[in-house]
Amino acid sequence: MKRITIAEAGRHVGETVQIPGWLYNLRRSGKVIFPLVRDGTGIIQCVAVKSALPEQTFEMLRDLTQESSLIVIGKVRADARAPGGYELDVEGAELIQRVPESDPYPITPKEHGVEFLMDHRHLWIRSRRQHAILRVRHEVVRAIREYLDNHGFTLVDTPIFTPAACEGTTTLFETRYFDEGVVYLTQSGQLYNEATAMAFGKVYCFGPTFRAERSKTRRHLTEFWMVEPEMAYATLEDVKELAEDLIVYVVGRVLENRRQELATLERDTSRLERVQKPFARISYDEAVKLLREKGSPIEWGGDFGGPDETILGEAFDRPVMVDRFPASIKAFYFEPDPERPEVVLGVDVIAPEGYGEIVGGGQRIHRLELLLERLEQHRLAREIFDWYIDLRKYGTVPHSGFGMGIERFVAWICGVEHVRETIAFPRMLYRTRP
RNA sequence: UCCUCAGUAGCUCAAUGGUAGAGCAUCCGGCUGUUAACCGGAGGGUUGCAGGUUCGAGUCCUGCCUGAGGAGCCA
Repeated sequence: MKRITIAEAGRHVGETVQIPGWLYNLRRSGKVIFPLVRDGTGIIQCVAVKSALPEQTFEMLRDLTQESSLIVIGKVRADARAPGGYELDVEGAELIQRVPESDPYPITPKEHGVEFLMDHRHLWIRSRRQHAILRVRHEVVRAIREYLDNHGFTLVDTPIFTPAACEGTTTLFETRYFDEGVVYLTQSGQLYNEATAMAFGKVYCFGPTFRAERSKTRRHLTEFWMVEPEMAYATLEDVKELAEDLIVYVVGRVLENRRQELATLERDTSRLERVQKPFARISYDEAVKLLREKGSPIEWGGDFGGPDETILGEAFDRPVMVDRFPASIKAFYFEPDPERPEVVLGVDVIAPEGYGEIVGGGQRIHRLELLLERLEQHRLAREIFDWYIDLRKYGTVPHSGFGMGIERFVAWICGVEHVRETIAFPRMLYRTRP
């Protein structure tokens, strides 16, 4: 007898098969019971009729508790009444483990609060909605890698332990490192990307990053994943095109391959269909003007706050790219605009519908003298950056790149309120468990 | 660090300063097409903690703890 997954059920109509899984829910109606079995690939409604089964099997199924593990055996049948399109007429079942009723599965098919669900995150990820979000995340990650791999980028991952900050030290997690004293958990692979880009041309790193910010909002985690492409011989304009092309591609792949999950999430996909080239492109100056017209108190020279990003995002029907920020609000490594030295060649991509900044990047300083000047201005110790300075001594070229935050991106695609739902085990200001 | 809101049954929530209650979950019973099934019944409480006001506090006051949303900072 063939063992199949629920996703494959459609190819086995009329066959008797085994499906190993867990009891998602159970409805009873006297002599007919309807166990809903999930297996990670989907959920299938089974139909167990008393007269067609040994008494022991029927009673075992009838009294089965939520999330008990079992292997159901039965014949696959197409049925218009079934949510997935297929049902399984039960012919037998093997119980693997019965969840005791004295300690029932805590997550019921009813409503629960945030704290309770987060405490049970290890179980919550079995639920339909959470499951759908994490499948979309997987698709997003796969599409990003597919895109970059197909466009000549080499994956060169960068270290997690780092001796120094990319941007200020206040937001770094410290950790003890043998006899070296304190090292930090990376907040970006960018500086290393600049080295690997000079070795490989076009590179990216993809991994977790850490920010010790005491932020407690729906857009923040202390540990989040970022993909960071970096290109040698590339300018701000090249980076804007790459970001635009990548985002359009990834959104397209999710729409293509994860329709069902987006439906489960009740995502308005028409908003995603509109994510096509070209994105709106405005300068920081124009953004400030627009924000002030819409009532923001922002002054030229200030950074966007959360509400500002929301206003900007909602002003356009697709992501908007904002470039040329005041040098004073950006990190030390941004290349100044040759025509306006007070602004730098940086760009942020802001997602629509209030999801905020999903991409940040730009052109890096490539001239040695300017880099040394900037390090000094930012009071960054030259010794720590010796290897980074070397990159400007040995064949320096204009180069550019960006970072894209995976959780914010996935939150936007899924239309979920909080980034904590877009990673299996979120790390936040006041939560490191489970 | 600051601001706002909230903590009552395993969960989600009710309860004018006057006998702590419902739905779900659990248990018992009923139902041959249920769709967060439904119907009948049962058990289940240190009302976050410590004080205070009051004849009487889940409710009002003070402090603390925990959680949520936000600000700053950021992807």
